[in-house]
Amino acid sequence: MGVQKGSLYHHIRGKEDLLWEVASEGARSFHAALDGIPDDARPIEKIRAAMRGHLRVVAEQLDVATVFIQEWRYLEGPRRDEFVAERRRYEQRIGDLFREGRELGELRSDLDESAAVLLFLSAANWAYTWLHPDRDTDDLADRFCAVLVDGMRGYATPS
Amino acid sequence: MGVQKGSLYHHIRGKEDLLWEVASEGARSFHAALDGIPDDARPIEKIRAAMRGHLRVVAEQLDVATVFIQEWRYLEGPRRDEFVAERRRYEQRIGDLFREGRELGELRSDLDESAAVLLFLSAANWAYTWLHPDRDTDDLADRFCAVLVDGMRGYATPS
DNA sequence: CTCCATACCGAACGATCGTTAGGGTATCGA
DNA sequence: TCGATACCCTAACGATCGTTCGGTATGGAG
Repeated sequence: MGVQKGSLYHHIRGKEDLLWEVASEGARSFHAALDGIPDDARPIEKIRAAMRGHLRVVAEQLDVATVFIQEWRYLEGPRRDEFVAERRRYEQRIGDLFREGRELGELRSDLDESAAVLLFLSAANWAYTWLHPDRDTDDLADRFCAVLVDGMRGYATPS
Repeated sequence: MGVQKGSLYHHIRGKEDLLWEVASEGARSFHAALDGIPDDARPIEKIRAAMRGHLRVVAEQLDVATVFIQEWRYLEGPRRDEFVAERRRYEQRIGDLFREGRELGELRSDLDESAAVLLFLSAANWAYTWLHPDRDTDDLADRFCAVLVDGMRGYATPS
């Protein structure tokens, strides 16, 4: 922005405040993406929308997303605790989609839910390292979900 | 190791050399994990073994794995190029397992291979951020693969 | 015992970084 | 018109970091 470093201190109190604000904005963006999912959609559709939303935030706000996903570890004190809680809440909301999917019978009743959620979040979170901003992230999200939902095994499994 | 920082310079030429050596050791470890997969195993078994091997390296050599997965980005010059090639070769070897699985009919012929590989690598690479060293990584790998292979959709899909 | 290589220490240098202090200028309401 | 406020600059400080250099202990080879 063409501003000298010293000038920043009329707007912030210190470096930590910057990290905190960016991390908070990240939390807002990712939660907002989940808020945009229609309540009456079917579970698998919700999961797909969640992946779309997550990847879209990563692509459109790469710096903010990087802080939310990675750099938040350098937060300290009560703000770190608050962030961790907010982040856990996000993961919880993702997990809720899977639970709902199982309860409504769209997902297998014997699904390893925690493994599935971890898989979902891994794909979503790792994306910040390779996602190209001008890529079609919606399509990518759909392809991820297609593999996750339908699996990889051949229709005719040879014993 | 109780050694002063200046003393290091009798063993290395600079900070970059350290990064390079750790990154190289990471490459060796991850490739070695793939080398340990029996050639005559069935594709899905190979994929499972690959996930086991990857997670095991992450758990047992967390620092080395972190460099291989994340910090290699700070390499510069021809060594960076060499590392990127080695890393791409690793991803290629993972991809080969999936291609083999499709060709031998164990995986769906219409599988979105690149999405599947990316999903596999995302789960494997993101693990370094949360994996607890004393966890049973083999079991975790199996559960990941179970979801990936069999999918999440309920057996009876309600239209 | 001498000699030499190996390994480590302690102190210092230069660069960078986060921060503070002091001063300058434009804007706006009283 | 005046004063306050917002905004930005330059300069400097202290801390940290990567690196260099001279000195010192150890230990085996001749």
